[in-house]
Amino acid sequence: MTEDVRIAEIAALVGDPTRVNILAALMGGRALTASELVYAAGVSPQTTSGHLAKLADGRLIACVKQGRHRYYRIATPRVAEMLEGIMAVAVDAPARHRPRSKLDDAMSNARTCYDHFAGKLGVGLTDVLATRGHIVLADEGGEVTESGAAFFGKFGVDLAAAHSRRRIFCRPCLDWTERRPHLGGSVGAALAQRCFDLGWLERARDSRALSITKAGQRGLSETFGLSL
Amino acid sequence: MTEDVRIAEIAALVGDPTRVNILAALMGGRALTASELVYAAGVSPQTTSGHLAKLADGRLIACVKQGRHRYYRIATPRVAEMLEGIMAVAVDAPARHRPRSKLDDAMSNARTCYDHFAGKLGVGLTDVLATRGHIVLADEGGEVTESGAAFFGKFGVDLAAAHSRRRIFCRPCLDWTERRPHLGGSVGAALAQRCFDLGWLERARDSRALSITKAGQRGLSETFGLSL
DNA sequence: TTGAAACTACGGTCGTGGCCGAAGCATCCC
DNA sequence: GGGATGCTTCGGCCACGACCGTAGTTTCAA
Repeated sequence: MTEDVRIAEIAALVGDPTRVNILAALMGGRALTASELVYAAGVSPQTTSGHLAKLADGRLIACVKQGRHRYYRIATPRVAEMLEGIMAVAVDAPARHRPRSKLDDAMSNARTCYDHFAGKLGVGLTDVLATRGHIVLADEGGEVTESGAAFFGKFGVDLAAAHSRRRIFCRPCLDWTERRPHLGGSVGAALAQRCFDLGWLERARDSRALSITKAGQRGLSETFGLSL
Repeated sequence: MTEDVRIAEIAALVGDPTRVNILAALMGGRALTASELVYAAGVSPQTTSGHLAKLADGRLIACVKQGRHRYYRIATPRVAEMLEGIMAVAVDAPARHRPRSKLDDAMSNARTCYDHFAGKLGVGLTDVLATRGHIVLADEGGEVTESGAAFFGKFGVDLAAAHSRRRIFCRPCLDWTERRPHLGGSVGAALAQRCFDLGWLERARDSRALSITKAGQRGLSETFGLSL
């Protein structure tokens, strides 16, 4: 059963704390240079380089050269989903000895999760959309309703571009700070992109955290009734 | 970031070929004794016992004592989903040196994938249901249509029991032999259960493979137009 | 009570792999 | 060209963990 070996290889790649640091940083959705990842990994440049080579060899991350920089990113959405799946299991495992690390407020407030929003922002948006009947979420999937399609259209999110099919599904993604699902998948990605385009949010320099701009404060309040 | 460590712990548990053998065996959906898992693992009883203890400690598997036997099973559906996610990544990684192991025909023909069908049977059923408009599948999710709900009802699958909500979603699960999605989630599980109840399929003794009974041949042909 | 089966705990061996220091390419800037 | 920056390769050290042999505990049957 040689498939099993391949599965173990993939899992073993994720099974190292240093590499998880790297992958977690890349789950911010941006491509990062090796130097930036050295910081995220918390080990020497040589060691980081070795880890990056392993991850790239296993096709978990991809690399593009640009001048003397090398930008690394999560290879495919499927890899991102796999990581989300592992996180979901890691989160709902009982306390053990997790001293509830007080990760900074910005991070738990708003951050990116590969290509969509997470944290209080992500969960808040999802709640509002569900309450207003724009989306329907269940454990295994979700769907954008007719009113939702209209709303997204008016908001400037082009769902048709993301989906050639008639029905628009969306994937719930378990939030590891809020421990509740938030909107993921292509719909979540499109929504996030639109918010960036509107200038409502800005990425922090060395973190997955997001800062909400003045325009964002106003926009989120007016459009979604959210104040963060 | 102590969450990262927990993620690495989980992944590291899956990152050992022997433990993958064990988990893969348990992905058949049945609870198995330690002895049976010794066979699946391919190592000594002592070593297997150690692995089982680690997996149980990490909450990936659960154990119930019954007489002098200990039955192990996948702990939660979420763990099963995580494993499916890892498999999906392992599968779509390019060839490398995978000598296309000719796993026995029975296995690729019909097998269980945690709680639903996979292999030619799983993919075939899914195709038929989709073609007839009983389900709609997309990359990120799926849904049972009205005609589908009627069909399942007539077939004896009680979808209402599985879902209190109005809409019935279903999860596509990437098949690692067929490399195409098959019907997973609660709908897939309910469908599989009904087929077992009808006596259409029987589990093999020491494998995830399924054998199709005479009644199953007839039933699958009449109801779904499938001949395997 | 004796024996067998199922399973686990302990102790020791050994290989894999993470880590860093030193050194080597590649690219950019002055 | 010279030097700095970005990143990788090489070599050696060390620890973690997978493995098995031996031995122990629990459960069942006779």
